[in-house]
Amino acid sequence: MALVRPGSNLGDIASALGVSVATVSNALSGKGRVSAELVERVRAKAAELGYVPSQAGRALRTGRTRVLGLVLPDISHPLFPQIAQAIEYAASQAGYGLLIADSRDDVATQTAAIARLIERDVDGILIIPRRGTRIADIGCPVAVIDSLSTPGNTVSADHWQGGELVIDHLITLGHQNLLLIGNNPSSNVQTDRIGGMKSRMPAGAQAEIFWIETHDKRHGHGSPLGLADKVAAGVTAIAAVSDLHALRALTELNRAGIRVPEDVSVTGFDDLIWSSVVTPSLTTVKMDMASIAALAIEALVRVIADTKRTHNVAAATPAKVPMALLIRQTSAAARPSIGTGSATEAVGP
Amino acid sequence: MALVRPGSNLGDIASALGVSVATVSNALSGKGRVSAELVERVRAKAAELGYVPSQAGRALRTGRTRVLGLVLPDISHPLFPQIAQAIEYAASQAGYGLLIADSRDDVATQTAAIARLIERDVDGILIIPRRGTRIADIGCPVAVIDSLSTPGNTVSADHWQGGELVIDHLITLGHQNLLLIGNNPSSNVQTDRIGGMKSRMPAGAQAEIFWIETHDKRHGHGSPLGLADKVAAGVTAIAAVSDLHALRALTELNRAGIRVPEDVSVTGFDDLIWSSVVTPSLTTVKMDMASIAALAIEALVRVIADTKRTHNVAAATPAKVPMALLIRQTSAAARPSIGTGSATEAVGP
DNA sequence: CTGAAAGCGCTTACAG
DNA sequence: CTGAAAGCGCTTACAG
Repeated sequence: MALVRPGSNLGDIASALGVSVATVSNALSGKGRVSAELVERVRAKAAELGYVPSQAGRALRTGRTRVLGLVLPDISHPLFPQIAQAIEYAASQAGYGLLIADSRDDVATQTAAIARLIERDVDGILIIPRRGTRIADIGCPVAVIDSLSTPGNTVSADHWQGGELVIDHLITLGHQNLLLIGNNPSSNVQTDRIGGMKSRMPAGAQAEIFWIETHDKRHGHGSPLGLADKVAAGVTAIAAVSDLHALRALTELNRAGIRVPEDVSVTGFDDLIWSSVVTPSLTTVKMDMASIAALAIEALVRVIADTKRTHNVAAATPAKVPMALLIRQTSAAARPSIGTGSATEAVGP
Repeated sequence: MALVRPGSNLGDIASALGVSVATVSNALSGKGRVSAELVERVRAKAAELGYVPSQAGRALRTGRTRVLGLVLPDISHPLFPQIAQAIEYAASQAGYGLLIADSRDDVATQTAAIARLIERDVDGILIIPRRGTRIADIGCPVAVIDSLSTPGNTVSADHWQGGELVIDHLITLGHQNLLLIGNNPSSNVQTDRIGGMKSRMPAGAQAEIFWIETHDKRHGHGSPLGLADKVAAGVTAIAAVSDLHALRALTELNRAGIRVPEDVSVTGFDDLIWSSVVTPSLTTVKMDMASIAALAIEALVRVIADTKRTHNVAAATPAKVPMALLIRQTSAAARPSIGTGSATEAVGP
């Protein structure tokens, strides 16, 4: 005994109309082999019966499931919502469902996740790779979204250019002594952002790089970053590679009685959800996830169309999508006297 | 011409071994109709050939796809990562894939999302409903994760009890004049949390409720909440229904020169990612998403097992999972003199 | 313990 | 323009 799907199938329509299932199929798929009049009758009957095509039947026959897999390094990353939402939308626009898999920041889990998706016969896989992973030839169309520095990358935000935007903004405001905050130097995204920042530092200006993960390992997770000392030593602007770190800096400075942006400017990256609601609201750089997702899906769909599912495919040529600077309240003109950690003029928002 | 799957199928194994596909199928599924010796040979050959069962073939035959759908009201909500990660994990543990669909906080989109999932033959759907939506009988097993007040709910955190936890904590610390911050009174989750809070207010103590959405509509998105005035008027503790609002309060207070927790205590809800890294770190209440996800999947799988996919199913009896209080740095003993907005003693962390 | 056969729902050459 | 037939990969009663 086989289980029965609810609703009707092609056979129901065919017998109700006294025609063959082949004709019903052709009529519904609009491939034009059926008279206009019959097409109409078939359509009407299908609607009447509430016919819903079986993806399983179609998949078995065509070898295509119209489902894509999305492998994420860490679903709990704060940027994930934006990414997942954009990709889900782009996929559904292209007529694909989206199966998600979390690689939990672990290489073995990532490999297993990919294998599970392939078992489920996805037509292609979108991967945001775990740091330092190179996606091998997995026998299935793939698009990689990461950074331009990632080998095999398909699409990404132009993180480097985003970094340039930040520094240009800060330099224009007169800042000459900067602190650049990253989390982990093995992240291509972060090193691209910092690379772009450094590339725009004019001669004479200085920028120190501060890696949070190293600091936390040494002093404990969430321990003070010692930002007050940096400010006392002359730093007038802090540029973080993520709003998460910018927020940490912002609240630490607040707590130490250092005013933002009067005493120090702070900038972030990614426009995470709270960035606009914090006081003062955070100047940040945003990626255009909608475009990135659309390009990734488009590339993937093109590769799928070219494949007969029997051979592997090299990634398309990488595309990069520009980032945009959102100037809000945490960045302002540098305080005039460098080295004075106690400027008092109020340039409030 | 039908497209060919990569890899091998049951037939390949069968002919390599000179047995029938039926036997191979039985051997691999371990239903015990095959001799131990043959089972071993089949297993070995399957491994050698890198055999991966076709879900499409199996689905067509069994009527089960082993895929579940997840419908979210708004993927970009900051709590979503926790939810999605927990559900993805629970689903994959139970042997199910997870198809996601974003309802973009819109009833029509939610309906369309559900329809798309059903077209893709999901075995069941998990829904976190949009506010105010009642999930109708959709002809497919469903589990609803929302609040206990939501009709048809399957599992949820015990938001009411979470609210009780917060107030018990604050009252113990000597607070008598509270401000309760919510966003939107039409959210069952939020009204449950606030209901729990109010239920534990002792006689004599007072709590004012402040709805952010109403305020923002009147004064503009992200505009100051006027918290300094509240504090001056005697409020010593602010309990928000979300870390997002707690963070907004925290930074606004900081900015106004009011110290947390020395002058005012602040608490949130949900332990969003930044909560522990902000200075001072946020006292909050966390749900046990892993348990909620496991219960939801378990209930759904049970319903699926009972169904022949031909009739609909009422939701199982609702379960509630207790929340846990995380006491961090933003809550402390109430300042002694009520009405004095300028307490100066340092009870710092 | 093992195999032959039917059938899940669909699409596509091919024949009429 | 329309239909009969084959086949995608699998599982399951049934027969031997």
